[in-house]
Amino acid sequence: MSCKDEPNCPIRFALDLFGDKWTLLILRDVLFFQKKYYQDFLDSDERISTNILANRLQNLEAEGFLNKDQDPTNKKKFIYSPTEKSLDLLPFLMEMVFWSVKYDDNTAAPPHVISYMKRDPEGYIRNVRAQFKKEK
Amino acid sequence: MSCKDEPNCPIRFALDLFGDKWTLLILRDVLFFQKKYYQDFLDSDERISTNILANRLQNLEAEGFLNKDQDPTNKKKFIYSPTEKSLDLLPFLMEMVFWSVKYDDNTAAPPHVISYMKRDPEGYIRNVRAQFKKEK
DNA sequence: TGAAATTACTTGTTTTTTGCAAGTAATTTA
DNA sequence: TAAATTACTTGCAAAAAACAAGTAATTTCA
Repeated sequence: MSCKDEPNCPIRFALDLFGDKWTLLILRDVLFFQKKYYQDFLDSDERISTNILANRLQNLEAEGFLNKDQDPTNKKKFIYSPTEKSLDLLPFLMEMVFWSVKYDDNTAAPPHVISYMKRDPEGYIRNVRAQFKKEK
Repeated sequence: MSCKDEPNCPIRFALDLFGDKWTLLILRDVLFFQKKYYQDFLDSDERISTNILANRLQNLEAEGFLNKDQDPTNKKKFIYSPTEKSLDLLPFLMEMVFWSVKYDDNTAAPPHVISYMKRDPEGYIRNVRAQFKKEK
């Protein structure tokens, strides 16, 4: 067609990539809870359906949020790990957490983690990133 | 029922409130584009359906994100304005914007606004808040 | 070694949510 | 006072999600 690529509103751009019910929960599991395997994601409290999970993992890989590598110790398992693109979501996810902690009187977020995140956000991020460096 | 209120994961808590396709776009319109009227939201580029808009506005009011007041100059118009709860989403939304600007080569975000947000995030937020103070 | 279990999915089918097209009732404007 | 505006509601079709099974390739264990 014509070369008419309308510029994107940044909020909309982000929502198009992870603004559905499940995608951000998967990224949360990868970034905050070190989940790696298909079964790990299925076991999350939110009980995602297996077909939806398969679809979201495919999208996340296709959009460059996740790497998918064969587990060296088991030929039928795959390790999902975050790319730079999803690690860069950490500041955004942390602000989301701060907001929720403020407005949810029944939050599950451990206070010491929250105060660490607030006191030294860059240190917290460096720490998360370090975990994924090691595995490479 | 029983008193078993499971504590909430903060990411999930937030997603339950505004993790659908439309809610955050409405809040964006309120917070960044000063939209106030039903028709303003309908006119957004994303073309939300009128029934979905009505539903989301109701939810947002019910959950304490928006105030709904009659327009003093027109009995059939209502002014939607952000509460503290949605103004507090600004840091989170700004991080979302920063991420999108980094990963979208065709972003519509004006560079001078982005650099202002980055240089002086608190000043930017104070500025947005001031707009809504005046109207009270 | 071979049967059972595990793992990462796929394939239907039902249910829920969304999108679209109209319609309505209370103003307000001309 | 008739036409237009405004903020919705209603009904139906289409899309997406949830649920229940099934499958094929390992891997584990007796």
